[in-house]
Amino acid sequence: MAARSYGQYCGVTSAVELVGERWALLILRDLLVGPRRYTDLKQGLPKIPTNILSARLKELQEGGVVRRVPLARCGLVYELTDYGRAFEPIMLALGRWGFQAMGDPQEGDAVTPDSLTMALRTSFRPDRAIDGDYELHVGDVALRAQVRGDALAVTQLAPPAPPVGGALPSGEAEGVIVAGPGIRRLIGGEISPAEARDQGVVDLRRGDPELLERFARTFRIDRLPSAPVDASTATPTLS
Amino acid sequence: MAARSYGQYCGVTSAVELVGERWALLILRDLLVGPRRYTDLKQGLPKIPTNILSARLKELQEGGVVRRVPLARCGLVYELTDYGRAFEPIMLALGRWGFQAMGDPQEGDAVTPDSLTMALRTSFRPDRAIDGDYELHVGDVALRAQVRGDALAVTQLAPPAPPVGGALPSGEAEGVIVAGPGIRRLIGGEISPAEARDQGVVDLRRGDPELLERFARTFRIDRLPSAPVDASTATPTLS
DNA sequence: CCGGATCCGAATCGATACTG
DNA sequence: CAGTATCGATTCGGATCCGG
Repeated sequence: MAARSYGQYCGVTSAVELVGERWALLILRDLLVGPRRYTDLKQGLPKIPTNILSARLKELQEGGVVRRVPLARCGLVYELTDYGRAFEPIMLALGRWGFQAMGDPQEGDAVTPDSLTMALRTSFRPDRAIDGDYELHVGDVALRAQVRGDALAVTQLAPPAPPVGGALPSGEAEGVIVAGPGIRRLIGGEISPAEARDQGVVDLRRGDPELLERFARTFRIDRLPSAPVDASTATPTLS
Repeated sequence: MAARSYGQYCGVTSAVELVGERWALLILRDLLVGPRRYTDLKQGLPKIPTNILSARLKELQEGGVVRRVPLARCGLVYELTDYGRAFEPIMLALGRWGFQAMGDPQEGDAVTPDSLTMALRTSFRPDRAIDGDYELHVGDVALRAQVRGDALAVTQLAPPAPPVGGALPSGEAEGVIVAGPGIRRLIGGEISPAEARDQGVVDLRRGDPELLERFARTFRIDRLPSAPVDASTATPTLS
């Protein structure tokens, strides 16, 4: 039951047939954070119908992107194959590209632990990273981001259980950054760390004020030469 | 009339809402080759319903990805905005990733000038490119690929008119390579240039035999450590 | 609770016909 | 050339249900 074919013999087409169906890329996004159970995925994608989740997981398995792994004691998880993991750089680039088009959140938009984890990864700049150990809260999602050299490790805290097989970082982070969705403007470089604090976009709940500067330098998505028009304010596309 | 929302505030989600609908990425692929008229796109995507093409073009414009440009004398073309053009590296990576999963062509699969152009771009290796001037025929598509240093220029020959504004390369290519879909195995490194010739996968219609070696070195997509299983031969996904 | 399967109305897609 | 219009075929979304 292969996906509806586009009728072309081409690499892009193959890729789109593998992961281009509705919801598939978001499932992939979450699986790039780590193996997940069916229920985890459902929670991380609150609006996905369960039959679609089933169908996509089946298709992704048939495509060799995802593997179904029974767990030792109970249950099972879905995890990426090597081929699926090879999609990571594309996903990160996609996240950066899409970041440029993010407006303000719509009513009811969720920020999930996995989406925020990937957002940190997409905005992470190995080339200009400064070592640091941050605790970041957005909504009720809490993350620990540890930067050492050009490496980033993100751990999910509290509400959802820590990732399978992942060890909780010992000790405390250097500081706690509590933010709303406006943190997008900090990461996007629209406002400086100082402005972000003044405008209440972020709140440094604990730690040295300089920590925020480090954060803003380490996690940053530069605007394109010509940024897209925000769809909500775009001039109506008329013939 | 925004695309159906996934209900998440995240860069990947934004990207998918912009270009994740059916056919959108293939339209983008063709527009990355150059500005195209409605009819060009329809020809390059033989199986797209015209109402879908209209709808996607409208949505891509509203998303700031595509622009509609009236032509001087007659007609109009669609072209990418700067933001749309920023998608190019993602498209190339997607093509490389999907290339790994390409099996043999299904009956009725087409190879279009634009898809082959992008295939050449995805497989082009600036780091190991050797200068050359190739004429490549696959099916009834004819391309001229000129490699100078780490730059690649592809021109479409004959059947479809040359790209708008593009000048035809003067003089002749160093040789003519006539291939079938099996050229995938050459680019994928599954077979050597010599094997490709012996097996009739490619036919060097004119030029130095060494030209094929250069071609194979310059256009190459390495297999992943663990390549995906071909979907058609995969073990049925059983619980 | 976990991991789905089933059912059904709503929305989208695909194919073809038609038009300024 | 550049699209609309129409309409049946699919898919999606939302809810419910079910076996372990």
